[in-house]
Amino acid sequence: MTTYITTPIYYVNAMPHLGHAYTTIVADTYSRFRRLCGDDVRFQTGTDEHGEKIVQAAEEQGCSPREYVDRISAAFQKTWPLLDVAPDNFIRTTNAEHIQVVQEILQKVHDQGDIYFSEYSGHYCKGCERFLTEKELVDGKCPDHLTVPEEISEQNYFFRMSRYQDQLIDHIKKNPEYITPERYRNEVLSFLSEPLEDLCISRPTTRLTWGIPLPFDEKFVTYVWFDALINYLTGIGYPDGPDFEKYWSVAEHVIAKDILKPHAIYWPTMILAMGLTPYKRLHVHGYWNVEETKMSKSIGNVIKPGELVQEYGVDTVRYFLLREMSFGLDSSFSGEAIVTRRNSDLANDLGNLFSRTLTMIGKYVAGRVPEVDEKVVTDEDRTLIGSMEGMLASYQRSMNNFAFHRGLQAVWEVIGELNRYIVTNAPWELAADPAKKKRLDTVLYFLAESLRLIALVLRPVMPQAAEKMAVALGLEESMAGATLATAGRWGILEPGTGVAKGPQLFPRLDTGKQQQPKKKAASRKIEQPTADMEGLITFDQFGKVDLRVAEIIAAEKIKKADKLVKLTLKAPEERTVVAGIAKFYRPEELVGKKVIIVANLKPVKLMGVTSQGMVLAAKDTDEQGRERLVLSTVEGDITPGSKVA
RNA sequence: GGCGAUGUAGCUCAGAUGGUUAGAGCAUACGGCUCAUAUCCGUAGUGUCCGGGGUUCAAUUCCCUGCAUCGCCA
Repeated sequence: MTTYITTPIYYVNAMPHLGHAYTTIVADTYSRFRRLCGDDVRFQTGTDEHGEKIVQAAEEQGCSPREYVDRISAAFQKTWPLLDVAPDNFIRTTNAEHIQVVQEILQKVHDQGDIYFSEYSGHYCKGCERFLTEKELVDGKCPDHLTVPEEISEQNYFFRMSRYQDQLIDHIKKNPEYITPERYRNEVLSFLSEPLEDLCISRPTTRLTWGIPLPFDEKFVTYVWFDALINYLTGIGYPDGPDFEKYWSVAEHVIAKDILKPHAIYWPTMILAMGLTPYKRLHVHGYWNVEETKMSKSIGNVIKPGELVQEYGVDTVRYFLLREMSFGLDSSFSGEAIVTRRNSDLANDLGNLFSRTLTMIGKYVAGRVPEVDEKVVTDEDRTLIGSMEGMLASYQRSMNNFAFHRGLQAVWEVIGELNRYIVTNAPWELAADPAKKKRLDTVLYFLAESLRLIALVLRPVMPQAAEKMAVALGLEESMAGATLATAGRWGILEPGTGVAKGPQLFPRLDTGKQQQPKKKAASRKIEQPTADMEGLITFDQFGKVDLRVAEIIAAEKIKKADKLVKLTLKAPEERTVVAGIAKFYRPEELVGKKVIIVANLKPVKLMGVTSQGMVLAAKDTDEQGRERLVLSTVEGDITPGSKVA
C-alpha cells in the first residue's frame, strides 16, 4: 500500500506555534503509523510565502520579502526535528519548480475557459487581504482588524468554481469518508447547497508584486489559493514526475478547521478543472484553547513548540497532544494537563510497568528473557494474549481513522491489565519458591512480550521512548524494519534475549504542589469479600449466584415488544421470566427446553410482566454482522430445579 | 435571521436502533502489596444524564419546545 499525507503549508507571517505543531505531529504520527503498516509513505509539509502581509512584514523588519521568507521558513524547518517530525519533503511556494507548475496549471485552466476577467468594487481590508461585504462591516470597520477598509474598484481574474459544484457535491455524497469527521462534511454540504460564487484568483501588480505572475497577463499575480493549494501537486512531481501517479491517487490532507472551505471546496474544484481525480481524504481537526481563549496569532498567547519540548520532552508533548484531543473537536491546553498526563499515564502506568518488569527479569532470571512452559500457562495468560491482540486490532482501526485518542486509550487499557497481572501473579513470591520456577519464567515472558508489542505500537506516537524500550528489551535491530505484519503478533520475542534496564523512561515531573507524605492511618481490619482484580470474582461472590436448571413449560411472545418472550418455567417451582430472545426463537420451539437460569435475580417489570430471574444464553455476531443467540442448556436429562455450580 | 452541533460525576469525556444497578480516566477517602519511578492493586462514593412537555408498559436515549455554549451561512 501507498500513503501520501500532507499538512497545509504554513503562512510565514507568524512563527511556528502550538496549532502548527499539532497539525504537523498528527501528520507525522500518521506517516509513521502507515510505515509501521508496511506502506510506502510520502509525508510533506512546507511554507506558503507570497502575499501582501509578507511584503508588509518584511518592510516592518527592514528587509526584502525574499530575506524575510527565508528566515521564517527556516524557523519552521528547524522546528520540526525538535518535535521528531520527519517530513520527506518540505516545499516552499517560492521554489522555482512550484512557480513553474502553478503557471502551467493557470495557463491550462485559462485556456479551457475556466478563468475569466471581470471587474468589481468593494471594501477592501488589508488585514484580511480580501473584500468585505457591507454586512460584514461593523460601524464601517472590519470586525477583525478594527480598521476602515479601503474603497477599491478593481479588475481581476476569476476561476469558474461554480462549474464544478454539482460534480463536487456528487463526489462528497458518494464518498462518506472524503471529509471527516462527519460534522465538517455536513458543514461543507450545507455550504454547497447554495450556489457557489466564482473565486477571485489574482491581484494587480500595481498593488502586489510578491506573487506568481499570471502567465497570460503579466499585469497580475496569483492570489493565495491557486498558488498555495497546488503545493500538494508540485511536491510530488506533477505533472510528469515518476512519483506523481503513485502518490496522488492516495493523497490525504490534514488541516485545522479554519481552512476547511479552501480545502473542501476551492481545492477539489480546482482539481476537477485540472482533470485530476480528487484527493482521497481530508482530515479536519479543532483548536487548542489556551487559558480559555482560542489560540490566535493576534492575541499573542502563543505557545512555542520548542519551549514546550524543552520543558516536557518531545515524547510527552506528542503523547499529550494526541491523547488529549478528540480529533475534530476543540480541546484545552494547559501545563497542568500535560503534567497530569505525563505523571499518571507515562510515568506511573507505563514507565513504572516497564521498570518493574525489567528489574524483575534482571533480578530473578539473570536478565535473560525466559522460556514459556506451556504446562503452566493459565487461562489468565490466555486472556492476556487475547487482550493484546484486541489492542492491536483496535489500535490499528483507530489510527487509520485519525482517532488517535482512542488508539492510545486501547494501549493504556492493556497497560493497566499488565499492572494487574503483576499483582495477581506476584513474581516475587514465585521467585521465593524454587518449585515455581517454571511459572515465574512464564509470567516474566508474558510481561516482556507484552511490552515488546506496546513498544511497537507506540513508535508512531513516541519514537524516542519506543526506541528506548526496544533497546532495553534487547531488540533494537529486529525492531528497525519491523511492521505490524511481521512483529505485531504474540510470541515473537526470543527466549534468551538479553534485557537491560536503562534509565527511567519517564521520570515524574514536579506538579508544583508540595507532595505531602501520606500519613499512615491506623490499620483496621474489615472483613468483607473483595475482588482481587477487576473482572475476577471470589468463590464467595460466585456462590451468591443461584444458577439452576429450569424447564420451559410455556412461552408466549409479548405483544409490542419485538425482542421479548414471556416464559413460564419449572425450577422446580413455577416462575415467570421475560427473555429477550424473540428474534432468535419462536415460542413454540422453546417449550420443553431445559435452560439455565439465574434464580435469585431481583425481580423486574418488563412490558408490564414481572420477570423473576434471567435465562442464560450465548450471543455472537457473524461476518455479515448478523447476531446469533443460543440458549445455554444442560447436556443430558436432569430434574428441573437442580443447582448449577 | 437560517442551518447544524453540543449540554452526562468536582474536572475531562465515553455511552446505548428505548429495557434491571448510567460508565472510564483524573482528583478525593480508606485498605493491601513490596517487583517498581512516593509507584502498583483493591474498595468507597456522589449524578435532576441542561429545563419543560409529548410518544411508550418503560425515555438519559425518540419527538416537540425552551435555555446555554459553539460552529457554519446570510
